[in-house]
Amino acid sequence: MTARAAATDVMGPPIGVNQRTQAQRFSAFKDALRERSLKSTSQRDDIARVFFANKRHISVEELYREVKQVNPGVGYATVYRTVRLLRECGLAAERHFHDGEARFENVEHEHHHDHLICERCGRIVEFANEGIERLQEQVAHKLGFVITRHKMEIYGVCPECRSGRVPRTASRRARDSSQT
Amino acid sequence: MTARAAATDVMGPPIGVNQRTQAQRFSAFKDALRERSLKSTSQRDDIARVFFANKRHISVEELYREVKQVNPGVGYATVYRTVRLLRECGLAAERHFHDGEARFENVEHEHHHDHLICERCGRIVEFANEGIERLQEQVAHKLGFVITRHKMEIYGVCPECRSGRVPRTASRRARDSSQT
DNA sequence: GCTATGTTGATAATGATTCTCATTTTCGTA
DNA sequence: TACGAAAATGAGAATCATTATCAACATAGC
Repeated sequence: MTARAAATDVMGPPIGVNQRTQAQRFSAFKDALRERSLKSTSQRDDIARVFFANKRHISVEELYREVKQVNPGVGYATVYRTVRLLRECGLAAERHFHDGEARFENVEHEHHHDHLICERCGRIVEFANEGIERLQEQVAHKLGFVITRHKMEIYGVCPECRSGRVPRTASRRARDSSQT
Repeated sequence: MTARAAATDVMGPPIGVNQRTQAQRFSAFKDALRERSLKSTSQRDDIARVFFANKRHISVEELYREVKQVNPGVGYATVYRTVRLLRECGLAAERHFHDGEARFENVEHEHHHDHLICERCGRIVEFANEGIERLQEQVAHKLGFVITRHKMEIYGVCPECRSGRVPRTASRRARDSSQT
């Protein structure tokens, strides 16, 4: 069950290798701005910093609220714009789970992964599984398709919710993910 | 490569066994109305008939336009309401692919399946794969989750688009699916 | 410091979907 | 077959997440 034995390891290789620190991601962001001749502003910096400091899978509204505490003048539109920027820089990944609003994932490593979502408490757990990826390739190949990307979400009930003790309240914080 | 050899058959069992005819689905719809003490109206009948006659994966707007040709008085809201009804009766399945609007799938059989979507022409192909399902179960189990449902979409380029000859124009008809 | 150019915040606009409500239909019953 | 309660309809308003608009305002290079 080491990271080596990926073929039979349902969890896949551990997520977390080759991570970039918050500071590294922040300076990658600044570099990206410079490269594109975009300007550095306090709003952008604050939004990016809050985003990088936050845990995974944050919605725009959540991010907006957190940024407000640091820099109350920031507008909604600017959060949207900056989040789009982060996406374009490869520092954020957009996800659409089954509840309307988009969530942005903090990209701190390069590993592809999918999601397991608790329908009770909203917790999001990430996983990677090479076997599934391989079968997807096979299916696509048989049908003559060349895969560009895929999306897989498993919905269910997490161990905490099943055991009766609700792990966190249904507040927006509850929707944050834990990492595998 | 028979329907039996599901474990190694990437396509899974053929979709199409135990199908219901259009007429059967229509009368199932009427039955469902009666069961719920809902009333039969010409609008509902027309919308349902058009929906059942149409091929798989139609959007509300497409359905609205087709219904208009049969019964020009029907309003947008009624199409939404009826489609919701069909969903509740298990005769339509709602899908959200990566283009904003929801599509409704004509449920004519009971087999679970996933989707392969061409990013060029929008074609949607269905497939089923037991191996993937099994691995999903394993992953969820390892993480202590009990699965309630899942969603898997593979995006890529279909054989026709890759071969250069565009199979259909980019019209809304192009988004209709072919069956495997 | 100055200026061209990019950025911001407030708000209007958008697109998909749902709600509201006055009017019309349906259907069990008399 | 006509009645009337209850449900359904259509038109448009409302909603929700997101994007566009635009005048006022910063930023970065000179």
